Amino acid sequence: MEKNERRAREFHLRRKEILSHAERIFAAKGFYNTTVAEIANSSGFAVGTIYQFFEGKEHLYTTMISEGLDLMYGGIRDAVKQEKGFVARIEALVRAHLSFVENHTEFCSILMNVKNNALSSEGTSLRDRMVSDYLSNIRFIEEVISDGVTDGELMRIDERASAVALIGMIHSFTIEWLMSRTPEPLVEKLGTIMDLFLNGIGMKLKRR
Amino acid sequence: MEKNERRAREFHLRRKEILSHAERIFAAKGFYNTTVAEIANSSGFAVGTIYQFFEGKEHLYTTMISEGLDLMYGGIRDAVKQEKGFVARIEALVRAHLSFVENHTEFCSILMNVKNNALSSEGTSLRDRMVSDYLSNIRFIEEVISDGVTDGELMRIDERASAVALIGMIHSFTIEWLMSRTPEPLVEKLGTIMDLFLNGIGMKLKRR
Amino acid sequence: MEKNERRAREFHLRRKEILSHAERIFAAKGFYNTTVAEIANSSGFAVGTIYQFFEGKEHLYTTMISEGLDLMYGGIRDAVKQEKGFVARIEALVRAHLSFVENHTEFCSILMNVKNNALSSEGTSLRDRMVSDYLSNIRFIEEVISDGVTDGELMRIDERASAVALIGMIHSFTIEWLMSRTPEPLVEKLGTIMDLFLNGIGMKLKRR
Amino acid sequence: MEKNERRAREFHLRRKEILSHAERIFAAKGFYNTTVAEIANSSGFAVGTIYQFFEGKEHLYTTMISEGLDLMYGGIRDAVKQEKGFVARIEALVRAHLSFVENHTEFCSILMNVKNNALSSEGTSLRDRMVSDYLSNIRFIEEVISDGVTDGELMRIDERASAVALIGMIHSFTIEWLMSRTPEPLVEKLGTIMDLFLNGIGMKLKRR
DNA sequence: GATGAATGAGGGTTCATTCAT
DNA sequence: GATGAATGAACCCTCATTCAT
Repeated sequence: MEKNERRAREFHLRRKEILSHAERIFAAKGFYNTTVAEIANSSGFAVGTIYQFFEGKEHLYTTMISEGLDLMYGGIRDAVKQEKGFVARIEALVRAHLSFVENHTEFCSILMNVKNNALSSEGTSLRDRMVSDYLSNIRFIEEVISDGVTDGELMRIDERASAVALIGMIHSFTIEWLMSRTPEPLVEKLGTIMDLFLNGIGMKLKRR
Repeated sequence: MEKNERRAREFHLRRKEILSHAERIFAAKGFYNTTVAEIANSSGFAVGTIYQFFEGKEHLYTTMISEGLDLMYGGIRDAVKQEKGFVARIEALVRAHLSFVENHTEFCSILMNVKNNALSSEGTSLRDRMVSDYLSNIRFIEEVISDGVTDGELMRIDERASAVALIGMIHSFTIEWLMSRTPEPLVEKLGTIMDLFLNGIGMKLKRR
Repeated sequence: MEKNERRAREFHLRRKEILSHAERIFAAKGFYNTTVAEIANSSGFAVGTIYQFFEGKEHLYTTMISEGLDLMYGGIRDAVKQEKGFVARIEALVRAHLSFVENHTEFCSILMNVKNNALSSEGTSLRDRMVSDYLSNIRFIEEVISDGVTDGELMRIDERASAVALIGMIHSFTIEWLMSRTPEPLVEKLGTIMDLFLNGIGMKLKRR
Repeated sequence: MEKNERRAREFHLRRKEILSHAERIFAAKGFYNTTVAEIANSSGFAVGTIYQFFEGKEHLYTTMISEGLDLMYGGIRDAVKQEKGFVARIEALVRAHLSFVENHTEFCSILMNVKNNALSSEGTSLRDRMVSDYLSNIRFIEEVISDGVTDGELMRIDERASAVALIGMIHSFTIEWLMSRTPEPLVEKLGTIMDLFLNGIGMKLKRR
């Protein structure tokens, strides 16, 4: 029936509306300083309405982060899949990450602050989810690097450490950008990041 | 008078005691899930007593972070000062940072989660302090790098970006280490970090 | 017109359906722990539909109790009317009461818990109704007893007290039976109740 | 130390104060129509203070009932213990019960309404407690009766049924009295109850 | 007439802070 | 100076009721 379909569409629209407003407020004030009433108000619904879409404040928060993470990591993986060759793939990965940050600054502001937050009462589910996403992202990068080694484009290296370093650099540039609120796009740092990742600052260090 | 001196010493001792217990609990449960009563209990004082050492819960938290940051950045700078030569100085910097993490895991757990947290109602002072500390740390690293250029040990490079990258790598390895709870010391990553910072993963990228 | 008649019949059917489901849930969970949504759900109607049959939750509850009371007291009076002679009439009264309890355990479970419940905000109508029903039942029993005296079957006694005592015994056996959930019918207590009511435990007490 | 003792005494005083105010309000408006704020207000404390004495609204209620039951049943048993002879003991029991009602009308108003109320979320503890108290009271009366049989003061009878009947009569007179708010003391019904319990209304019923 | 999503007042509970002892 | 009981503002969540479809 058509009616149900429209219902479902409207439901989804409202849900998104709430999530988006929640994202803005959570980003500005943090989880604990944001009240459900505020979110309701800002999104033009009554308090009770929020509870028809989400089981509670924490669930709303968790859902927002969860869906954001799916979008982010999904986008990164898709971008990498479409490329061949080690450098191109890494570049795609970094570019996708930076683009996501640019297009979801509020979400990423939140992300930068939650890492380990001991939120959840029942089964630290969000924390676990985030840690596991973080780790699988590292592993994903490791694989990209390993493929590069297998394909002969790269010498044998410590894949894990390299992945960790790359993630760290991306995060660091992200934070720098979020904090400075520069008008110039974050993606312009792509070349710099690639260069530093591939070559470092360009100086040989005597092995100990 | 001697009495006053002993008073002052005792005062300091108690203060430290409280701070240290607060640190442990804040690290375990986060700012908002920690109650003043808990801290009082854990440190063996009455709730009211806490308020004779700190103006309030937030002040206690802020103080704890503040003094930790002083210790951390101070240590790093001291370590760097005692070295000559670019590589040695960078190495000292990274080593000091990693050592601090190892010896203050709880404090660093907190640090990883606070970055931007919109704590303070009045004056966002902590956030400002942390941002400014973060920035001055970046600038400090920039200077070390600049010195390296000046001294001819290094080609002209984007000092800011390099500093940001180095910080990012250090943070990333720190998070990795805090999360995995490996028994092996974090400092063992020093070589890896130095290598990646100086040379990257070891592959030339054609400049675009 | 026939249509209207069918309408009315259907209306009544739905109404009864709702009342019956409500009775079950109210009995199980009490007035305040039962939600209108639950009743709607259980009876297969939408929440809004409930409000076309009853003015509100309290009205639904009140109606249910009211109609149950009518049924109960009506049945008792009818049963008494059909008998002649004091003992036969009292026996009919007790039997009718016990039978009603057996056939309406859920309703009676509720009844046992409401006696004085300060439900209604405006007008304590239900409470008043129940008290008045209770009192008129007592008066009814008084009359049966008075008739017994008039007819010479009984010595002059305190009719009121006797009626109160009889009601108390019936209630007490009812509660006992509801609580123990014995398979044997409550009506089997009829003989015991009659015996105790007429003769007590069978021991003379010197009048003081 | 003396200080602690005074503390404890004051604690107990306040606790009793709250319980007593709560009792009055609960009796007047029922559990669900009474707010914690009201109780706090009425007893002259802040809301939060209530929570230093009781874990929550339900706990406050439960505690009040529990302690009242202890007082009631304890008093009844003590009264019975001090008597010898079947009739004297039953009389003591009934008198104690009626006196308690007179001196605790508010508490007993509540009692009359709670019997089976499906209050408790976690483990129907209050209901269980009350049922078990009720049953052990019945068993206690059974024993008093059995003793009467053993001592040859009474013929062999259905002790359980007799106990149930006595309780029922007591309750019924209690309700009657509570409802009518007669100025004359409930204890005056003692003779009537004893008479009805021992001899019934004074008419032989042919055994079927 | 039937529906069920939206509403928002209301209540239980927590906890940072104060202040009399 | 130390204590910890008292305070009460603030917040999350529920659910009876309404009304547009």
